[in-house]
Amino acid sequence: MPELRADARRNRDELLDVARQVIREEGVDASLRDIARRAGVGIGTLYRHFPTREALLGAIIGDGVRRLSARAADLSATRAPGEALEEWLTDVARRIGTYRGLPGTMLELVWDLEAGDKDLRVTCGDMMDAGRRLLARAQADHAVRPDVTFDDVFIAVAAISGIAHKSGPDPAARVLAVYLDGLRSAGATRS
Amino acid sequence: MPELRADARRNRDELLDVARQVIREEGVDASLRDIARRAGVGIGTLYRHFPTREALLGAIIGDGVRRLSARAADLSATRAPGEALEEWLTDVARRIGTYRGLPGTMLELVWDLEAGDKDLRVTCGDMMDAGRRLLARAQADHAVRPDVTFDDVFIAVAAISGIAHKSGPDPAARVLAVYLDGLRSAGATRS
DNA sequence: ACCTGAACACCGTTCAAGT
DNA sequence: ACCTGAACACCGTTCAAGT
Repeated sequence: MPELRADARRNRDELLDVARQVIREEGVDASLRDIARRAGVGIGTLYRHFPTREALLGAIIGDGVRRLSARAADLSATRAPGEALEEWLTDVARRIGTYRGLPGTMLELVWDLEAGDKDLRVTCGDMMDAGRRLLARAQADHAVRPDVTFDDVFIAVAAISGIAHKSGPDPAARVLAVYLDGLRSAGATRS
Repeated sequence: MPELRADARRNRDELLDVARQVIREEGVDASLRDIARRAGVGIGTLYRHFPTREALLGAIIGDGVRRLSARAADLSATRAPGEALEEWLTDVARRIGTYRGLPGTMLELVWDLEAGDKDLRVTCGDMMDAGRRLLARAQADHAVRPDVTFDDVFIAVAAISGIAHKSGPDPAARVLAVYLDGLRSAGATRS
């Protein structure tokens, strides 16, 4: 990442600040034109710094995603395997649910590894790896059924966290609780 | 519902036919202008028949929703309580998952009873009532934990059915299976 | 009663022209 | 190196004018 000229740096930072606020209010489909306008730069400047909407989104949530990786390591060191996984998934749900529409983007981004900007993809990769270890540990401890994949668990949590913005946070939490109970169950109950 | 003039009737039917196809291909956010164009009518005609996007959506899925009500009665008469509920929820997931973006719309429409057009709201109300009876029966039979609400179960299924269009149908089915196991579990496992 | 399409106020995205 | 904004091809929605 080469150094940026001072004015470019300022523009980038302002853009990110404004985008964070606007997207928090309006969701991931917020108008890019509006963001540029509020940041006091031309629309072309926004596109120069963030060639695609996903690149902008990646820059916005990169920090949060990295924090989730760190949190996984923390929990793994301080909690019982099953507890650590559940706590972490709850954190994931809360963080992803922050921006309206982000759960959907995450579902796509995680599944179709072509999509999204490269930086975000490796950041997400790190976080997914951290989660994968948490799940493996919980499964080794028989705290979680053996027949689930980390990818499946992740997309479940992403999908459920999208409820928060359409039906309120409480239903989302309750649905997640039931899903976690399902993870704890033996699995393969039905013929 | 007063009679429609013959040309109006034709326009309405053609609009619905085209909309069904376009929305199946492009999702619920498909361009209304495009639908009017392909149906060979002016954009104003589309708005005259369907004053809002949700009214159009309602007309499109009304049949499917009604079929779900009927299916609930069927299953209730022919299957064990727990089985009937699970089969029905699986049907719901498949039907809602047909149109990209529909799960999100359903989540909003079901929760915020102001939204959506009136006809659809009563149709959905009927279907929800049929589902509610199925859940009550399963709970009375101790096939499903007593601490869940039908609304919670429904939004869970809607949220999960949205996975199909972002990560493929197989993961969606697996996630739903785990959630159903959670429904079958005792509940209130954690402090 | 019903249909049409121009009109308005917005988008996303690109790119020549400027500094 | 970086910024700007006009230009293009689209939207959703309304409403006067037509039949």
